[in-house]
Order: sequence, then C-alpha cells, then structure tokens
Amino acid sequence: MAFKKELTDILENIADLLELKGENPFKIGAYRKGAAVLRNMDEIEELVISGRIKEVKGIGKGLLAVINEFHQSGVSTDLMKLSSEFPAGILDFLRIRGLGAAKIRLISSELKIRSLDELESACRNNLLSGVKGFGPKTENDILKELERLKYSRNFMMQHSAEMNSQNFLRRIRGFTSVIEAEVTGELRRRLELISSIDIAVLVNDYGSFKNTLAEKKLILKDSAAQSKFAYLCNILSGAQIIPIESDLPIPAILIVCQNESDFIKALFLSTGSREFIQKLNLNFEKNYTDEVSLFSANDIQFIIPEMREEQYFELPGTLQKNSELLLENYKGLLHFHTTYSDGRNSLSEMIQAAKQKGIKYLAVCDHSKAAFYANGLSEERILQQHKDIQHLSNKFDIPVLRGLESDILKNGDLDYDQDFLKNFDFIVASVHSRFKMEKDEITSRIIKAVENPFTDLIGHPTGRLLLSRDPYEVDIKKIIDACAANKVALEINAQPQRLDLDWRYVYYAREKGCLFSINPDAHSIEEINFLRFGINTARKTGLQPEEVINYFDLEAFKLFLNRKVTRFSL
DNA sequence: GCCGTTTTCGGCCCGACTGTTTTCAGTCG
Repeated sequence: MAFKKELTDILENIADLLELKGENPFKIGAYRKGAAVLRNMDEIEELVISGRIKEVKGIGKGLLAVINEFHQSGVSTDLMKLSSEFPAGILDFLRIRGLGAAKIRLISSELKIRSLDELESACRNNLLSGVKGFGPKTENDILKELERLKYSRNFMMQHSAEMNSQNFLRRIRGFTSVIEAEVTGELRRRLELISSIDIAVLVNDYGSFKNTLAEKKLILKDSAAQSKFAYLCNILSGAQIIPIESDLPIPAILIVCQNESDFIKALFLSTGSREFIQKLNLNFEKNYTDEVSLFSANDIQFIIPEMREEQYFELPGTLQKNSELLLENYKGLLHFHTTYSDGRNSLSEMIQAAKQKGIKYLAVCDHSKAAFYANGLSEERILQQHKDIQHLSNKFDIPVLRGLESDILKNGDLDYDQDFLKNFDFIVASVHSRFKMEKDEITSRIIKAVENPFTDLIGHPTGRLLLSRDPYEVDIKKIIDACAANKVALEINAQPQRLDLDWRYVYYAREKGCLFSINPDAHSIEEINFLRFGINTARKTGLQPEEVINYFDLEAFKLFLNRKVTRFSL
C-alpha cells in the first residue's frame, strides 16, 4: 500500500514539476495517466518484481524506468533533478485554485515569489496587479484561497482519518499494558471533517504504558491538543490526556483510563458532541461496564454514536430512533460510472464486482453529452450502451437498469430532448458546470430540473468538495421543498470529498417527507467501497431504510420509478 | 511520454468561463 502511494506521488510530482517547467502537455498527461492507472490497481509491487508492470496500458519505457528505479533504490533521480530546479514548496502553489503553472511561472520570475507567505504579502501589497494578466480581483481570490488552505490544514477527511486511526489503534493495542482501545471523538461520530484522531485507552498499568510510549518516542510535549479534553478531566479526574507524535496534519490524542468504568465514561464523553452531552445531562456517579448501561441507568434509550449531535434534539420524538441503515442490507447500486464515460472499469466489470458485493440490482449512470470533459455520451452511444446493458444483465443474471447522470444545463433543462429521455429507467440530474451563478438563478435552475418529470434524483445537491470547493450559492431549503413536492429523491453522495447532501440538511428534508439515495458515484470497482462513508453520514440523522431508495427491493424501486411517468420496460 | 499503426511518427478532449484585456491567455471540469 505504502509502495503504491509513494510511487504514484512521485509520478504526480514529476507531472506537476514538468507543468511548472512548461513541458509538452501530453508528456505531463502521460505521467498523470500512469499514476491514475497504478492507483486503481492492486499488488503493484508484485507486478514490478515479475516485470509484468510493463504490460500495463499507460506504462511505457519512460515511466517504467522511474518505477524500477524507485523499487530498487526508494528514490527517483528524475524527480530529484526536477525538484532542484525550483524553490522548495513550489508544489503548494498548484493547490491554489485559479493559479495554474503558467501564472506561477510568471509571478516567480517577475516578482521572485518563492513561498506562500511571500505570495500572501505580495497580494496584500498589491504587487501582483503590476504583473501583466493579473488584477485586483485575482489578488483578492488568491488571498481567499490562501485562507482556505490555512483552514484546511487543520482537518482531514473522514476516510483518511479512519485509515490512520486504524494504524494507531493497531500499534496501541499491541502494547502489553493495554486492555482495550477504541477510536472516539469526531471520527466515532462520523463527521465528514476530522480535527484530531482521538483514541480512548484502558490500561492495567499506567506507568508501564507511559514508559512504552516514551521508549517509542511517541509522546508529544507542549501540545495545545490537550485542552480539547479538559472538560472530560473535570468529570473524570483519573483520565490522562496524552497527545502523541504523528506525521499527520492533525493531532492524535490518547485518553487513557485505568479502570473499566472510567474507560466507558471517557469513551462516551470524548465521543461528544459537547452540545449533545450538555443537553443530555447524564449522571456519572455510578460505575458502568458498557455504554448501553450508561444510557439505561439514566432512563434514556441508547443513542448510536453517529447521532450524538445537537441536531438530534431537533428531531420530533417519533424520529428520535437509531438509524437502521446497514451496509449489508443495501440493495440497489444506483449511481456509478463506467468506461463508457469517465469510469475506469467496464460495465461488465462493474456489474460483476457489484454482484460479488451482494448488490441485488443496478442502474448505470454515465455522464450525459454536455460533460465533454468526462467523455459524456452522445445519443448514439447511449443506445449502444442500452444494448450492452441488456446483454450483460442477462449474462450475469442481475437486473441492470438504464440510468443516466444528466448535466443540469444552464437553463435548467436536462441534457437530451424530452423524447429521448423516455429511453431511460432512472435519471440522476446534477450540476457540473457554471457553479458561480447568482443564488436565485442557480436555485431556479435546479428547481426546473427537479420539476422535469424524468428526474428521479438530484445528484450531489450542493456541489461542495470538502476542503477544496465551497458549495454553490443555492437556497437548499427551496430545493428540498421542490423535491418533496415533486417526489424527487435527494442524493447523499458517498464520495468522501463530497458527502453531499450535507447531513445537517437531512433533518429538514426528513420532516418534509423527502426520499434519499445513498450512492458511491463510483468511477471504479474500488470506489464502490465509498458507500460506507455515505451510509455513515446518513446514519447521523436517524434515516431509516424505508426513506432511502437504494434499500427498496426491486419491486418497490420499480414503483418509485413509475410514480410519474410509465417507462419501466425491464 | 504513450499508443498504434496506413509500424518509428502523428495524435493525444475541448468548450466555457474568468479576469483581464480590447481580442485573449489561462484555468477548469
């Protein structure tokens, strides 16, 4: 795993530096493509050892040399040579939206800007406006981007925080003094952004535990992270808060207890949220052997960790029920892509993988023709795909529906004539372009798509990309109202950088009686696994299977599809 | 740099938007 990550990082970095150098765009593309191909493959190191890596499409003579060198020596001289031509940290510049390689070249040669700090100071002193092609708007946009980058440095997305927390957990559980260790905090509540990796630990000998940490040089001194759980120490005087060393952008914190009851209380208190705990106001006098008894001793039904948010108390009493959404009961895979558009696996491969994972039926939703960048399908190619769908559905003996992810055009229309839309069983409508419209304009545009009788689902309704792109300015409550009125479901897109619809809006949508759809929006077999991040998010709001169309059995799903237009022909 | 030939060189995705210009370069999806 680490080998793959390091290798693809090297290839990506070479591509970025070649771009800054102004090299041939296709050469740059070849490195990016190579990195993308490898990222989607397993057992890369084995392929390198056996020499079969050169048979992989996208890996030619040049990339092969880089791969073999890295495998043998752990470094790439090409990358080192390229890096030496630029100031350290130059790659950070590419993370600023609106600054591409050409502009970075220009400002570094004209203004000798070498770091993000220098860039910020140049913007504040209006030095950039003096360079041809730059103006006050660009300076302002760059300052905003720099702010966003600073903010994003304090968070990790749920999927990477989860992966890292499991590594910590494995190490800690390996200590002889450790009886039990559990992930807690924001990650246990399944927040989409995580500001620290928290682990509750039960030890039989605190001194020995601390010695082991010290021996392994894991203890971090003078960390501000300690104050995060000061409130917990006020209640549990025996708990110790130990920030530990990590190479992550966010801190890792251990909450260490020496008896089981304290461990349970620490787990509960550190899970939070603080607002939830304050409102619940439990009694911590007694001793407990598990969290369930902590709740029941206070005459409260157990509440799953995901749901422990302030918003829980906004739910009407009848909806204050633990979510029963489970990965193993998920039936319909409704929004995924294939090599027909911008997916990385063929329709046949996606169907087989889904079947293996226990999926009961599918709807392939490749991009519509307006999505040029994603190889969107012309009418002819759609019809060709429909033949393929029928063939593969029979071959693998699993229902496959003719779906579509249609761009919502500038005027709110879907991407094909109404007549042609009759060819589909299921349509996801999503915004993929012109994000920066005025609030009224983009809201009406999406509502028009909701009102289209062929629309079944609004995909990633706010368009946010966590830590990199804000949601578009849309009046989401009006969209939700329109979805309720038109019986159109709202997507909870499970891509970890999206998790969109934001769970904070799901409470309102539930009250309005909306239906939801949790979709991996998978662009490869691997990405089908993103599903669980969507389910985690949905569970936060108490959503039940009868509110999520992917949990319907095929008959119920067909009824949903035929609720407005009769078109189902499977 | 990679691929695939009409097999060793030409094609590789491109249209819309933005901020800056005054007709366009750069960036994005």
